[in-house]
Amino acid sequence: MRTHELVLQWIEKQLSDGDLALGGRLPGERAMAEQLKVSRTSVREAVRILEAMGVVRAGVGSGKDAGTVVIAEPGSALGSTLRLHVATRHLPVADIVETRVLLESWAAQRAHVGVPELEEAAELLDQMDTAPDIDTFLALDARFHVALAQAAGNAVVSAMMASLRGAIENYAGELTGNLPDWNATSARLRAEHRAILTAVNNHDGGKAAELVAAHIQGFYTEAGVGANPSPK
Amino acid sequence: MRTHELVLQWIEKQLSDGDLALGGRLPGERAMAEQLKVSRTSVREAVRILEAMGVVRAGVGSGKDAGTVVIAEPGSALGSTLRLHVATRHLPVADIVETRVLLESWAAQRAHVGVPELEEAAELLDQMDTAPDIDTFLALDARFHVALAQAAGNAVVSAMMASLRGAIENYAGELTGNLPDWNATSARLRAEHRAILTAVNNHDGGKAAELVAAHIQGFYTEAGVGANPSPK
DNA sequence: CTTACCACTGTGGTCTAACCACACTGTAAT
DNA sequence: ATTACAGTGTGGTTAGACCACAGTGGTAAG
Repeated sequence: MRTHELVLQWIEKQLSDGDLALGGRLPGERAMAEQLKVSRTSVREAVRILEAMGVVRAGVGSGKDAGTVVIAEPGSALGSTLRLHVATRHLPVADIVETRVLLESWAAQRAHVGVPELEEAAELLDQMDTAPDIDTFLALDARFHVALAQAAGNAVVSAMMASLRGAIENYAGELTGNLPDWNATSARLRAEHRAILTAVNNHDGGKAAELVAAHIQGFYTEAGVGANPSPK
Repeated sequence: MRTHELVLQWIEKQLSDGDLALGGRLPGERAMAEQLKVSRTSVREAVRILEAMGVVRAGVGSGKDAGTVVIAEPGSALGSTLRLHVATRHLPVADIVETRVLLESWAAQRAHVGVPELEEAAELLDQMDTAPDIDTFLALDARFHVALAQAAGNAVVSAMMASLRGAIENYAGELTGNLPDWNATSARLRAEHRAILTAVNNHDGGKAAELVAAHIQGFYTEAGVGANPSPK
């Protein structure tokens, strides 16, 4: 077993034993190296991996942002991993989109009416009506979809859904510029969003799921992803 | 931007530009360091991350297993990430199981009849009938479920499904020892497997999906996961 | 000529020791 | 009381060395 894997194992044990919890701080790299009888290099390799997994965040200096602290951001980590695999041509963009439709449809169907996430989603829709540019609109759109997925109460589905979107963010971002009429597209998307949210709040999960599926598939089809999955 | 991220960016560009493909070799660590004007340490940190993502595999010595080569194993990489997040208590085991049911049901419903994966699945079932011990049985079981998921033809769903199973492998493995009557459970699981495969081959996707959902949920319920998601 | 041995080479794996930038903390000078 | 600044501990980066490993190829023994 390689040395950095030993460090990883030790840290994972700290986590599963509860000795290290969310928000907790790892010992300093030098201290950990001495304690585990390994070099700081190996400790750092392990920390890098945990950082890439979204389990930990490293900060220099001193104070609240300093040190290596335990976080929980599986979404961005999974997204980076998927993006790299898309780059190797092993994961087709079409499969990403299809999976996203699957997860978000499920989430829309099972969304719990009345949870705070749905209120946040409604506010986001209002903000999208007055978004000054495309980038702002897309950022709000992302948060809306995440909020909707979170309303189903399954952290794994939420994380995966967010990672799928993140993995192909570049593609979607580039292709929006090629749309014939952004204003028309924007208006349609906003209307679809409201219809989805209404269906959810009316406890019509089936309809909400159908609308979400059509919404996502429609956007990517119009943007050309799936039909033309050629890389940049 | 940190130095190792620069290296990551460079490698990702090589991948998306097609200059580096699956099975290809990265330059040696020393060569890359010199080329990018960074230290070998930073190159190694980047390689570690890619390795954790299942994008490359590093091997010492010389010959075919040596050097850092591009692979495509998102399943095990995502599985490790999820396992760590389960350890931080951020991802409940119940959510993992629920997501696995969702993905595998979908895959069973959309499985393409006649693909090689289904033939492999059938062979695996025969081997499971004569499995000498529980570990062998579970290994074959894992391969059966993966083969079934692959029959749907969506690489993302296959990878995620495999990773979900891998993330909670330890839990399932420990709990099988606590089952009241393994022989009875094994017989039931094998019968359910054959029923699922039959439904798929009969083009009855709906029934296959139902059977898969009941199969997975039943196993974890019997093993106590979900009802008692306490860590080891 | 065949065979066995062994130095050579290039790979990743590990370690040490040093220096840097950073951000806060305490103290001393004003 | 305010300001300035040295001190301290954090992660970030680098250079250089040595190790184990696995093929390669030359060389000596048979």
